[in-house]
Amino acid sequence: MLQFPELWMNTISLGERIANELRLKILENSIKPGEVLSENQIAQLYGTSRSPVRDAMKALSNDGLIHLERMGAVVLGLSQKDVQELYDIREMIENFAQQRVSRKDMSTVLHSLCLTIDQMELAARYDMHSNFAYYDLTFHETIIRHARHQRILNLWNGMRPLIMAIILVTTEDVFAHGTEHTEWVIDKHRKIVRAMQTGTSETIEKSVGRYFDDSKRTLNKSFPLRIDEGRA
Amino acid sequence: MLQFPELWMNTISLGERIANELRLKILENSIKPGEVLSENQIAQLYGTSRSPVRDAMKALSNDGLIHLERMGAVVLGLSQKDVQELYDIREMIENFAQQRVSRKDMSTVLHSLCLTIDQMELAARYDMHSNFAYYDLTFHETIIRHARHQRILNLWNGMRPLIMAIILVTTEDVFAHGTEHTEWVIDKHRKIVRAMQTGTSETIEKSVGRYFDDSKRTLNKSFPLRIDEGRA
DNA sequence: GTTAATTAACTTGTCGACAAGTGTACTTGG
DNA sequence: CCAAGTACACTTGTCGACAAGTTAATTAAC
Repeated sequence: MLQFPELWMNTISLGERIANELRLKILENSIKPGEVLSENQIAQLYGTSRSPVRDAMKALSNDGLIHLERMGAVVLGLSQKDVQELYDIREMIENFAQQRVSRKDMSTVLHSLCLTIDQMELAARYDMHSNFAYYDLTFHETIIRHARHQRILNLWNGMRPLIMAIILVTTEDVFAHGTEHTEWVIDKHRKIVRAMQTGTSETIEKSVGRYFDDSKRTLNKSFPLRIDEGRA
Repeated sequence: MLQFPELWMNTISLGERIANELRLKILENSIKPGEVLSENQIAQLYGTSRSPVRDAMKALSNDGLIHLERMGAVVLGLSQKDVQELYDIREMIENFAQQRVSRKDMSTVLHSLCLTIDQMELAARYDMHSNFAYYDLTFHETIIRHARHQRILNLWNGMRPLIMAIILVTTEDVFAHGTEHTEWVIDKHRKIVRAMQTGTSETIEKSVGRYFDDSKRTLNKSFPLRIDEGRA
């Protein structure tokens, strides 16, 4: 069972910790769609009171992983379709961000991005999975930060924990497929940098589109088939 | 002082009610940027315990109206720039949604939209401000719902309360400018319908762009100047 | 007068408890 | 055997309390 890296737990809040744990469990199918979670149950499981659990449930509901009902929260899980949709949003956001960044001075951004990619290389060579995942996330977050658009950043922050968990899970599969796959992931990021450097609006849009199309394909392999039950 | 329509309060949760009230107060500048709110203070003000206030604070933080700090939540308010950014996102979302809707059978959607516009007409004629605002919101929500994209709908739901409050506030100004202004707003919606009917991808994109550009301009008039202090 | 230490009044995060409401299972009547 | 009513276990929303931590002010020392 995949554990959440203690290093990423900058958040001291118990609620966030519980949310992170539950997220992983749901993504790993350790908690299965259709199950019903109650606040008492989870609180007892983690040996806490209901207050932090309540926060965690809200977070998971915001992620779309569970649905809060009048009695109990039913687990929805993350179907392939859900991941596709989530990455539709990522594409939308990042396209927006890159367009905006490309209209400014990009020297510092590109510098940061290259550094981050090198960090990925390093993490890949030394088999540091969670570091690899972390710098992958950092890469995209850097772009979004530099767009200087508070509301876009807000959107990103809202889905950040979920994406974090997804990347964490899928990175395992990436490493399982050997060096050529990590190299392929790294190269995808280099391509983005290149597109930003030389890029007009259209080339950036295409570059982002390609990146996330590839990601979606990989994700479909990583995530086991799951029946997508119709949601309310 | 503008009150929140009791009719819209489908939500029975005390936390949501408090959030709605506070949102309006912040938007009306009755609670000013820079002020520091404490949970105890608000709880006492509304005669409740801290639990629902806590929820409300989280909601307001998600809206970007306040910033939760270690001690107290500092009020950020909504500057013109913030509104511009928020409507950037609306444009992004609705463009995405309309593109998707236009690739399907639109007959039922267009039917709903026309009905909603007629409701706006009616509300305008009878000076029912909050109804006018409500149907304005409904119009856009209808489009987004019919895009059948769970994650986009999620995004919309996340910003819905804030947009609701903004529309509520600005609608007052729309009515203050007389019939020609309400007619103008209604006509904007008709134009969207027309673009969707006849529209290719490009015409829809332009239509949406025009709509929100107009909205942004109007909003700038409605919202009084406010210093945009740099945010962390 | 200035600086450092201590106190005092706040703040949030977490906890356990209670009431109101919901669904289930069981009982009771046919 | 089946249906309607009832009781029970379990749920969430809300409450008040406490501890740990932070800020500001007051005091004390120099």
